[in-house]
Amino acid sequence: MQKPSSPPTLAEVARKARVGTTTVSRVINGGERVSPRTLKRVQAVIEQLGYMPNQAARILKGERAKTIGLVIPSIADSFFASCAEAAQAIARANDSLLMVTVTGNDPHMELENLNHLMRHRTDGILLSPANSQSDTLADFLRRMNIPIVAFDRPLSNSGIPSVLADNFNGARIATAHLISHGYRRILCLGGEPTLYTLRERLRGYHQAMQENGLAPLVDMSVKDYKSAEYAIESSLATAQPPEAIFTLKNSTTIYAFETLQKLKVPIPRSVALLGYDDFELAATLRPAISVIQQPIEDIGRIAAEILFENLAVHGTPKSPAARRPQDEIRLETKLVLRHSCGCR
Amino acid sequence: MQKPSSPPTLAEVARKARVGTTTVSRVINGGERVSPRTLKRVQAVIEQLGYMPNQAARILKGERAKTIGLVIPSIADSFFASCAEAAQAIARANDSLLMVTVTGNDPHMELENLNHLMRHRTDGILLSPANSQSDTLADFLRRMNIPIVAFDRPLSNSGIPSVLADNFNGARIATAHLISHGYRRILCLGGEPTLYTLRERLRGYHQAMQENGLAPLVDMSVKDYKSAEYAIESSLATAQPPEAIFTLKNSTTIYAFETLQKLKVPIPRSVALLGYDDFELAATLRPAISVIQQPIEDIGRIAAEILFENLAVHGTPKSPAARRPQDEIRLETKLVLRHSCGCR
DNA sequence: CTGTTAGCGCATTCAT
DNA sequence: ATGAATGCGCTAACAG
Repeated sequence: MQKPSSPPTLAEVARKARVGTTTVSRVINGGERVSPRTLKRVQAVIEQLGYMPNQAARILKGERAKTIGLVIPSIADSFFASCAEAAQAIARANDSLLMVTVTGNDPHMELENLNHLMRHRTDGILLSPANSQSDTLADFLRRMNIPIVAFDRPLSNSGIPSVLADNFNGARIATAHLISHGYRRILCLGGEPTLYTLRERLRGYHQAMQENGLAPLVDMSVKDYKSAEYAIESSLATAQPPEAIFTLKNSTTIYAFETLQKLKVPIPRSVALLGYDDFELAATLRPAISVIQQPIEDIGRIAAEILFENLAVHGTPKSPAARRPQDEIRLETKLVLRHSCGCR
Repeated sequence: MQKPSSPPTLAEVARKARVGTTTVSRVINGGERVSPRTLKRVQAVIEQLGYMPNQAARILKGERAKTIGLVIPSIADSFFASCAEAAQAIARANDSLLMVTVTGNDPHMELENLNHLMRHRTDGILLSPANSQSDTLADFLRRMNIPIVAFDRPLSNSGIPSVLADNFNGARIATAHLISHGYRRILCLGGEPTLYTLRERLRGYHQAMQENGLAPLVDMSVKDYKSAEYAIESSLATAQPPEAIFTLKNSTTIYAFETLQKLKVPIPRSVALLGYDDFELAATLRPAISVIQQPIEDIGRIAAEILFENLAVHGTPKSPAARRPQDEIRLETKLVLRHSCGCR
């Protein structure tokens, strides 16, 4: 034997089966135009040798790579983990592998990751952009010339389709609900005001407050537990302490809950709490936390589905032009009423 | 222009820079043996054309694919998500992409995933086997002839190195701790007894009970909240109800907590609770849940590090033989005492 | 320092 | 129904 360490090639199969390489190629691609006899024989050799087509060679021949890239801030974050799981399922259904890269919301890393994916000639990319306004990114993506779908966060002026939750409306509804409880001083708590989702939610909060003639009360300085605790303590110490807190994201909600629990401030009697984004134990905590719930799996799934749709037309000789009903799909969020907001 | 849609090739760069392909190749591979003048010129053209080497062609030439595969039961599971994040970081540090596939603990899917990864000529694989005893899997992996590292769960009789938490000892310590509180009837609650980790933990529980001359009390029928509730209610209704519950995994711990909370059984006064595996809000629940904590990120990180070490020697002409200090790395777990076990 | 050339494994004309 | 030959993009001999 020559190279026992490297996988068998199509040519080896052909030789061993005493046929031409073309025939073997036909066999592994559906077995059309091959006589039943040779078909069986070739398949036997394939089985025996444990032959597996070399995808790299296929790519070089101009076929699809059968991989898609997923570019996200973090895998450990449960939101993106769920998106990734959904995307993986769709990729799998389309006979493709999912390549996952993480950016940590760093535009530089993001570019590097995209570059890396392009070198591997990925068929398409699912992206949650670190910066929704970046023209650099938009330009770069345009140059890539492959189907891309943004999710959770859009990419402005890019022509790239996006799948989003309706952050604005979710936050508006949430705030309106708190107002309907009679609270007037509602503190909006969050961090990372550069992120699209957070800005949208903040906008929704402002909208609801304004609609009801209430003065907004915002603190976007929350980065970790410490800063949350500080923000809440400061706020509580004012002459006009908040009657309710609306937290803009998962971790902030938890920090707020922990702080109030530590300060022995009864929820919702002294201060009500409502958070954007649900989390596993929200219903188990006492009181159970009311939240805005987003269709997380849907976001990942739909984004991946759109990507593969675009992939299909991408390969078509003359793309059927107007196959893009919507450039921005906005998924509805749901207000989940538990007890922390004051509901019974 | 010919094909404005396909990425520029090395040859195009060469033509435009008026040099041979070899020179361009040298430039993109470090720029050795190229005069500063031509180097600059070629780099300029590369920049201008936005040239990116085609990894598929490199693979075909016999180079490393610069991808590693991660085969796990689920991405949404926080344990595996953290492992994935750690593995991604190491892959990235080694200039490689991470391909993630999920098995749902289904051996069939697992095989398919591995096959798929092999077609793409992945350099190596990180695997959390669905079945630690599977000879089919072990044989298959041997045939693949690429570096593989198992993590969280080993693969018996496979010669494949593994990175594990010390499940047995963790569970033993945990049980011993409950015993030290004076509890004698300790219910061990769990599910999926086919999984290596769960079996090991169960073994640790038995060991501790036996060491102390106590009769084991086990229910491995927990699959979801309903079954957990049923198991606990039944157990509580006996003549000799348990004084403490030791749960074998995350979700079971939460189900148990919820059930006890719903039944208004005071923890730990009536029944103490201690769970294997920590979770985000364990310290926030009231009472705070005592748990066994495993070094999750370490498991993923070390597994990936070992994989790349093996990758390095794999490419070496004559592998330095004995570069494998341990075939099984067992990481220590930690008992985190909060209040649910009876500690103050 | 630089260019020519020969494959890597496969799908694909184009013959037969 | 089958096969021989060509080329995808790149690296590595091997000249010069």
